[in-house]
Amino acid sequence: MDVRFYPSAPTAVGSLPGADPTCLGPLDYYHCNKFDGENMYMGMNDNTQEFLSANQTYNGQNENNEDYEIPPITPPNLPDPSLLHLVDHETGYHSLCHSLPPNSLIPAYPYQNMDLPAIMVSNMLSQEGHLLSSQLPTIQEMVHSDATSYDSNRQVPLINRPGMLAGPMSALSQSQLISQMGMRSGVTHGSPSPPGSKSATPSPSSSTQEEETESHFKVTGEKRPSTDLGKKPKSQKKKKKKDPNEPQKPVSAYALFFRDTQAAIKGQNPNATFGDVSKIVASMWDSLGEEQKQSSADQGETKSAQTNQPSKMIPPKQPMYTMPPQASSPYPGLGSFLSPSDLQNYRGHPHPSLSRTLNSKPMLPSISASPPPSFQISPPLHQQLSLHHPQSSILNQSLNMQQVPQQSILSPPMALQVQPPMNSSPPGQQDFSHISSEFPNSVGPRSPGASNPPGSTDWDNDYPSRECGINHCSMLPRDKALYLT
DNA sequence: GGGTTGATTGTTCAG
DNA sequence: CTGAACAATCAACCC
Repeated sequence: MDVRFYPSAPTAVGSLPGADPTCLGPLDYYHCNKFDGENMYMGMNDNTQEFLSANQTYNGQNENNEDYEIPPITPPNLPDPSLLHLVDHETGYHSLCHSLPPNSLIPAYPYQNMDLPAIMVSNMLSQEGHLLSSQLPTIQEMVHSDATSYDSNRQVPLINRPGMLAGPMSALSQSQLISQMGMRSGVTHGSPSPPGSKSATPSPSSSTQEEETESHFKVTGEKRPSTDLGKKPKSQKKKKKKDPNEPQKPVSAYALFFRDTQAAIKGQNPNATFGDVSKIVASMWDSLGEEQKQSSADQGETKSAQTNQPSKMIPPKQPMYTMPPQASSPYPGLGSFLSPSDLQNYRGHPHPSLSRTLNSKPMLPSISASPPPSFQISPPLHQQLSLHHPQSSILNQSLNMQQVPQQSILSPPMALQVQPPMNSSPPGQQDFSHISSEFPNSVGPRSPGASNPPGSTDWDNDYPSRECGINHCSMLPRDKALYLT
């Protein structure tokens, strides 16, 4: 899928053909777009171009009506504070309404986190590749969810620091969760080439053909550029080629754990190589207790059983993230793995093997360039979460944070669970001022929006006055997520 | 040796 | 000839 800008939209982007009528402005990525089933068209006008140009997030051909790659399409990351005005004054990019933290921390956001929108896009496609403009509300929710991940990212420690684990793990992007859901719910429904399911179509699965191929390799000597390396024997032992009907062996607990964890790690660090992920997972695995490992295995079996059942609407994985992690509970996945005690452990006394792994090599750019600790906590999120899980750790909150949007997608009734706070109190700044008071140090000073004095609830005041104020957003099915921001 | 995932590379085949 | 589909391999680690 391509993402294209409407170049130089002369007027309101919302007037773009097919654009969401709720499009609020040139930077309203989440409304001002259109998806025709193949391409994602993003509203763009001169301001947007200016912004993009300033950030060099694309190949700098903004003057041409050319297609641009997806990566550039990200929430405005304005490394240069001088560009903040684009966010503050354009109002086009409604951070408050559209998934961006009210304290306008976006500009300070490190680059590596800017890939989330891209993930979002891929998520759109992950839904069986179906994406209709009519699904925008859902998409917007997803976007919102990603925004939550942004916050969690900020609140997350660096991966190369003692508390690193809380980062990648707690910052599981919701998109990643969705991705996993897809992976599980469909029994590799999207997977083009599941080992066993290799649709017996061209199925070379027959051993004869296999042998043919093998012999071909041997004769021609071409193929498998792996070449030399003395790996030959390896290819020969390739004789295997399991019988498609052969009952699959139970996957090892570690494999299951790997499957679950790698997705999270990858979600947080898309650039992580398999080796990196594997090491991290191994370290995590080491840190797991026997009980947790066993639990992982059990759950894996359960999941496996579930995935074997056709047409499961609810992803088996969901429980892992929807159930409030408890230290006493067996490993239910990442949540349990990163139990409060674990987190404490990592922060105070990083697991030897883990720290070894993490320090043994320069971690991925995206990891090492994680947000500074000063951006760790986004007050509203923290507050919102603490309301419902007062005793849960930040990590758990992060996990819950992720689960909220997930639930909102899967089960609206469940999503409502997070609404009471909003319903129980009048909308407006009251809630947020309360939040601000509880997080005196995490709002004002952190905000790159230098215009906001420290501790100022400017964003509170500003919120309702925005084009996309609460009144507006509350009309959308994202009001829940709105509260999150 | 088999399992985890995803990228890469090469081959095959259809249009 | 081109592109899609498929298959194999590799990475690090655990069982």
